[in-house]
Amino acid sequence: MASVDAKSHENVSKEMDTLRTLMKKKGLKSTSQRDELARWIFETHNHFTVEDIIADFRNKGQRVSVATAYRVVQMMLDLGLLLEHDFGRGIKHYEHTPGHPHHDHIICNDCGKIVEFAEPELESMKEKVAIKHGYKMDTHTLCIYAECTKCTKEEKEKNKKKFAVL
Amino acid sequence: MASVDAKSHENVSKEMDTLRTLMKKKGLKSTSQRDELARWIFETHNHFTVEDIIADFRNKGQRVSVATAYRVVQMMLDLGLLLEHDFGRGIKHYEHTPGHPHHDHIICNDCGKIVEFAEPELESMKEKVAIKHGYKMDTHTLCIYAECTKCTKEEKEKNKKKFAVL
DNA sequence: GTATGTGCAAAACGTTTGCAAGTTC
DNA sequence: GAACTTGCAAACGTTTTGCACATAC
Repeated sequence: MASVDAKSHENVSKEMDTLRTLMKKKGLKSTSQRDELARWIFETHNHFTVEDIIADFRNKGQRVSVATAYRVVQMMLDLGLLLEHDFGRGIKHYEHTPGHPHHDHIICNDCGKIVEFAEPELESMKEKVAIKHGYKMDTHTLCIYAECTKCTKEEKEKNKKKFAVL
Repeated sequence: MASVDAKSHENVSKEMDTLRTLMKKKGLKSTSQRDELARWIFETHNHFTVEDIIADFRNKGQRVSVATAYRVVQMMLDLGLLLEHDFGRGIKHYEHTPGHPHHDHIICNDCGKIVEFAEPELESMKEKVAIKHGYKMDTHTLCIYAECTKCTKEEKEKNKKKFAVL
């Protein structure tokens, strides 16, 4: 579910610095667990769940505490380095923000695959709509549920119930 | 959280008929529990949670089984009479579809209030974007998280953690 | 040395399910 | 009376929390 992009390793240390600066500013302590988890998150350029983190660490033979993983994710959320998505299946998905400008998502109703897209025209229209209704837009999330062309019949059948979500 | 709009009682029986027709078509049996729950849902013109249903019935001194409430909601979802939303707090929100054309939502980051709006221009742009990316749009949900002007400072503080959601 | 973070296991949360009893068609 | 629905309580999967111990500053 989550993978590491080798080309971007150079950026990770920059992002780690940002994190440490923010943490210091808030009086949060730097620990090896936080470092390792944050590095994993910055190295991961797809959406991931907390379970993905745990699984990946376990696969590599490293131990992680579930509680700590959740706590680090919450901390980074608070520091604005992470975005939280609820794609409608009761599981929270995350993605790190540094180096990832705003985008929206198309989710396949059958296989659950998530595709990102950025559409500047849509963005400005959203802004306009918020203002029109008397709000100052903070964040926003547009999820388009659709059918992806690569879904097999079996996948469609299997997931029919599970994904009956708007 | 949910209220009954007296003016629309006339429509409720029409919608109950639709439901019964659909149920018959699928071989689903009509029971008093299903009737009462469905009527509540059709009478409720805001977003509601299953907990809202239970609470409202209990307040009126009527008993509902949690399991049955969940099952009726699932049934109506399957019949296409209900829409499910995940506004990002791990609780599912529903709204009935008859008489409610597609719309999007602005959610206050502080008090959690949900406002609906319909924007035809946005709709058609979403459709275009999906096609452009090779998808046939099924459903879609745009949530704009913003700050509502009526939020008090205390509410903001109280909910700061809880609603740190994209 | 004090404040903060960790890890475990237990609790909490909303939701689903197995099963025996009851109801509908 | 066969098939379906109900209600309970137990199970579920994800997330949070209380607490004793360990660590950072």
